[in-house]
Amino acid sequence: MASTPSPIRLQTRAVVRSLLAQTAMQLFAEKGFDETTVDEVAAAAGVSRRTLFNYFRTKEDLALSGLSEQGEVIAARLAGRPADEDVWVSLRHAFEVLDEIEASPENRLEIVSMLFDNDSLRAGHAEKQARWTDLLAPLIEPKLPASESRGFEARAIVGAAITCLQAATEEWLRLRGSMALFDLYDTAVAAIRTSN
Amino acid sequence: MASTPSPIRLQTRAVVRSLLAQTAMQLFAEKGFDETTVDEVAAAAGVSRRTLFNYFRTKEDLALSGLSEQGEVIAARLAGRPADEDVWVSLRHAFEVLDEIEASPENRLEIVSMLFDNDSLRAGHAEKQARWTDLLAPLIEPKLPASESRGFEARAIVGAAITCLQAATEEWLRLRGSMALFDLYDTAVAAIRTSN
DNA sequence: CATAGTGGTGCACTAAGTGCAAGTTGCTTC
DNA sequence: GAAGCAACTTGCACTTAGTGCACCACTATG
Repeated sequence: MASTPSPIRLQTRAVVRSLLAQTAMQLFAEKGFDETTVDEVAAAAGVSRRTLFNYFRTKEDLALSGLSEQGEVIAARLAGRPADEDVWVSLRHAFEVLDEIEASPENRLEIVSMLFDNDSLRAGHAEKQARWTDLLAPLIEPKLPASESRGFEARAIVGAAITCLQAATEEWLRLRGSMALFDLYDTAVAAIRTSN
Repeated sequence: MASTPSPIRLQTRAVVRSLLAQTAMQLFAEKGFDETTVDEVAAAAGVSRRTLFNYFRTKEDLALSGLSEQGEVIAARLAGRPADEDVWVSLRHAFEVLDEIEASPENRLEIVSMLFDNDSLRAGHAEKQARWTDLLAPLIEPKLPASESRGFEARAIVGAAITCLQAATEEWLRLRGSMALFDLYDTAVAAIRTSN
């Protein structure tokens, strides 16, 4: 059954998946998300509509699948930070991998615009980023002082940090990329953590 | 044209809208969101499917329309807080109206469960709450020290506060309501605002 | 060469959402 | 009170997302 999906199978599957996502993003960037049908994506990728839905649960996933992987990369980076480092500093360093893995910075603005243009897409984007909390909170929880509610506190902190990242992204988009994303992020964090 | 939609028209429209949302929530609570079709809601409300879509843009809106109104109530309360009050204190007081307007606390758990059960519904819920930022940030901006980025800082703070509320709601749900929502909220705010 | 398992595909179907072209209702104005 | 106007309602046809199912093609293994 689902015992050993075979390592080679998994790999080809991952490659196809990535190819499909790439094709989709291409079309979304050209024509816009709403104006692109799933059939068009399937046709452009040379695959049947049905097969496409074998790789992605929804059309939205085609545009947002990258976010889950980004979350894992951030988590990996976070796990490598020194144990006694301040949680906010650790999170900031972990987030910075985004600058490294983000494909071609030139069309980054275009992609982010697309993501924020559509209501349900923006919601899905925020939700996927919020899901990063599930990956990151367990990693910073041990850094917090012992307490019965430490797990919850960890989730609150990670959630707030992600919110700062989102606010920064929104502002970065509004300024059309004229300010560095992480400068905005720092401003946001300072704003919420400084009294008055 | 859209000059004077007539006050009486607006009022009946609001009543019908509220009635439809109520009917929908009833069915959603009984059978679940995904298992309820828009046609069923329309039929139960004694109205045509097409008319229902005249009142609500999407099925999701049927479940989430209340959130926009809640945002306005919170904004109204926030506007009434003293000008020199600490922003976090003001926000906390403003959020507290949720305890007042929330219909029947007994099925509140049921409703929140329903909202968090469905992926896109949860995303839509979070997004709608995030939109509260647009209403609340302008009200707290004047309370912040002058700065070129004051508007952005206000958005970050409000966003973080909303995130705390969401984290608290999530935890409240996990504990099946055994702890007061606002005690959890306070814990979350303390966690993000206290060094280490 | 037979066979079993796996992935791709076509087909038919449900359900959300939209555009349009009616019909209905109720209010204004003469 | 009648004519007319504007907004509300509705049915219908259509597009698109998403799913269940059955069948086909390929491949690895005995």
